[in-house]
Amino acid sequence: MRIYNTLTAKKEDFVPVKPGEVRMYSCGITAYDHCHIGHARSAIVFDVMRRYMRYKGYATTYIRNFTDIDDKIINRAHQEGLAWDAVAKKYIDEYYRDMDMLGVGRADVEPKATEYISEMIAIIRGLIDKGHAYESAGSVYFEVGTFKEYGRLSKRDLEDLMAGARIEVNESKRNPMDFALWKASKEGEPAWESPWGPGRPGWHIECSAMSLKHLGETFDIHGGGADLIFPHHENEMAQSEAFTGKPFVKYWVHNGFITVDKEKMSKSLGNFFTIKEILHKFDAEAVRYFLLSTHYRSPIEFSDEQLKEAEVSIDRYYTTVLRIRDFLAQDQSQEKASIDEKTLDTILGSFIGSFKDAMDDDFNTALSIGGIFELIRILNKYLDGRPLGSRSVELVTRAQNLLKEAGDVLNLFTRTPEAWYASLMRIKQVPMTESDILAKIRERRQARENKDWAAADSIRKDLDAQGIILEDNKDGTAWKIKV
RNA sequence: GGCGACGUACCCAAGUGGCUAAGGGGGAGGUCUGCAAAACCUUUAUGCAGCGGUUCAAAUCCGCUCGUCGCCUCCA
Repeated sequence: MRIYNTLTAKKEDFVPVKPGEVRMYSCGITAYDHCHIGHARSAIVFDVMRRYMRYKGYATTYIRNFTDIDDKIINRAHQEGLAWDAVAKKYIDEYYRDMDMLGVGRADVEPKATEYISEMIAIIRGLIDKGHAYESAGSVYFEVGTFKEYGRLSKRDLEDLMAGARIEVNESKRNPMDFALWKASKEGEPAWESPWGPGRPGWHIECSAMSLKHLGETFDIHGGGADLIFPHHENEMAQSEAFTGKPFVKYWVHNGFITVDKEKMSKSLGNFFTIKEILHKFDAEAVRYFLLSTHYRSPIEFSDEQLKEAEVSIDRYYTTVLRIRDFLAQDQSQEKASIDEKTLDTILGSFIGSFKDAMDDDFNTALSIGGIFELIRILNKYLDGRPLGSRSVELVTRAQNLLKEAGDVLNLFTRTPEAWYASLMRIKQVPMTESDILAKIRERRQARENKDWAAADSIRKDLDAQGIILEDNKDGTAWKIKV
């Protein structure tokens, strides 16, 4: 298995610190606003990595934190007229609502910064003792000049950083690049007691404290969005390694951005879409599919057209699921071979190997999805040959199981076709109930039996205008939602 | 200014030295169908931004040029 490591800027063979175990940490959200689709990408990407590690048989421990105290939360609390912790709770609840919809599983531990104040203080104290940090006016700063590796992760030279520093002048820092481990609180701000007086933790220290507690001094994978490389992860690495004297993380993994009109989606540009807005227009599985249909490190251009294509693809999948089900429900007492048995048998034999090859190569979900649709095409072709009997049942059942195995890792295609169509019906706001539709189908069947094609076609056309598509087959007429 | 990434068909997108350049969408033609839809088949890149170079062999490695974007400030 190979993983691209930001630290070395190369794909490397994955060798866990402890054989058979994977310990991973990803930076979650700062709980001060609704999540946008970029947060969804990060969450989904790491969710799939975790699922795949489990699938590969690793004992996997996955930590994803919440930053529940921070300047932005305090500001938001003022705006909304709420207590800071009420703001954090509100947006953490919203986060879970969004992520549950998107099929993102819970991490094994989901620590909140404010629950680890004493651990953070212990690390800060240790950094002062080792000469890597200093107290100034009630705050404590990490002195980047004392850590010779500073800049290694983000490939930056400390001199260049200082030269181009756009950071506001802060008299209490020895060097403009020094960053806060502990911030003195102003009057009226939330504060915790510390050896340096009342204050609150700096942003970076929480991840060091929580990962150290739950994953130990050195762990396997640390991830987040590419915008966290600098300064967040650079600082995290500096303070953690300065404190423990050991390597902090073996593989740093970062996902690419979502763009709108080629520009990074971000709060400051205001070109972002919240998850809720998008789920109002598109099915959650389509959103997940869309995000996994491009490699996690590449940028993805967000657009309604792309989401629509994702819906069409998923619809193709569930249409095939229905075909499989209809096939298996047939009387199979006669044996009839399909023309393309050999092709199907061959791909059934290679499918899981190809799936693993794709995922082993830096979690290439786009390629693995390609493999799924290749199998779908060959299976459809096989079913077009109208096979019957035990041999064909065996082959089709195998295909069904393999598709499920791959889909479970991606957490895609796990619903029933009925659930898919019900969701589409809701999202497309189809103004008819299922019984309305079935009544129309009965009416049309009568017309067809009378060979009144004009009447039959008129009913079909009316339904189409409502977003319902009819498909006549041997056993009757099926309906589905137009995507 | 410093550092980095990307540029593959009409669109999205995989492929980072060697079988005929995955997969999806769209277009065209066909099979099936009362007609459709779905499904399937054929077709849509002798070529991977451009120009050089390395190599028996390059989309893939190197150099330059052009273009797009990101990080250097909170940011997934």
